[in-house]
Amino acid sequence: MNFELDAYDRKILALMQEDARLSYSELGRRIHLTSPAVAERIRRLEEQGVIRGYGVQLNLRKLGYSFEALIQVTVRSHAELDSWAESHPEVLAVHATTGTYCALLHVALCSPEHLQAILKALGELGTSTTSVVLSSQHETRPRLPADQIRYE
Amino acid sequence: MNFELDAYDRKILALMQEDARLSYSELGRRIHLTSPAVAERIRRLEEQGVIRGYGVQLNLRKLGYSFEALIQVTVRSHAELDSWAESHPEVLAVHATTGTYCALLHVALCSPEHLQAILKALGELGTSTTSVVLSSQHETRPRLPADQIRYE
DNA sequence: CCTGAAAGCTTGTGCCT
DNA sequence: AGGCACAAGCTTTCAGG
Repeated sequence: MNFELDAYDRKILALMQEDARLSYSELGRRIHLTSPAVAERIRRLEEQGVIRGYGVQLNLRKLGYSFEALIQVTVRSHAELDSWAESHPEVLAVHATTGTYCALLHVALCSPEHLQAILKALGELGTSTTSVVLSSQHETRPRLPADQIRYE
Repeated sequence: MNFELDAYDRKILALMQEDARLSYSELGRRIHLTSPAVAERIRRLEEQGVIRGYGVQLNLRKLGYSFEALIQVTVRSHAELDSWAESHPEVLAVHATTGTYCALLHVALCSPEHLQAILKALGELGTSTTSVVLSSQHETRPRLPADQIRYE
């Protein structure tokens, strides 16, 4: 593994996690580097695959979703589940897991009827257990490199 | 609720979800609007809270994390769990939920020892059930407004 | 990694529909 | 109200050191 993040790379990543639209010049100003130096480092981080892309954090409520649910599913066929999820943009994530269940789905919902429709569709594929999300934290918090973490 | 996303707003959001660093000019070019018009729309979307921020999508593997886990927890005190999660950056999300468990934790791990340390810490707060994530999908896919979704 | 210059981007004002 | 055009000031992106 070639990842060798120095202090500058870590600062750049930290700043971009809080605001990915900061200009190279602004990033440079904050860490005392010129903009070409910052641009070159970011180009390298993208090329190495450390940076996978840049996204916008949307407010799901403002998009018309009133709540979220986590659905544990046991299915006959992962392929069937994948293709179902593929065509349903309200599926925020599908995690295939070890354990009692095959997968955990994270979905955004606009109404109880919407949830009911989804559970009905999942019923065709296997069995499910649903939990409604009351609150979420840290979903968009900055992520540190593992070597920054001390596990006591 | 004042959100009234027209076709231009939806196109801007769709493009920015795939690459939040596109310039206003480039966005304008792709949707046939001038850059001041795009800038004004984005400013409004930010002000309305539709756009909460811009983030960088990082490759956890390249940051030194080799796997992820989903941990269902039942705790005596949510406050205790929150303050523990607060000081642990490897916690990617904490979802408080209805159902059999109090919360679901999504964590990034660098080793089995790391997971063990986390489970030990959680053991002080309550009980937990762990599933290792085998694969994840759609975590960074574009999110459509709810009115774009037809639930059959 | 820095400087410096050319090309391109952002952002303000003013006008038009 | 919202978009367009233009211009001043920044930013990006090269080159060369």
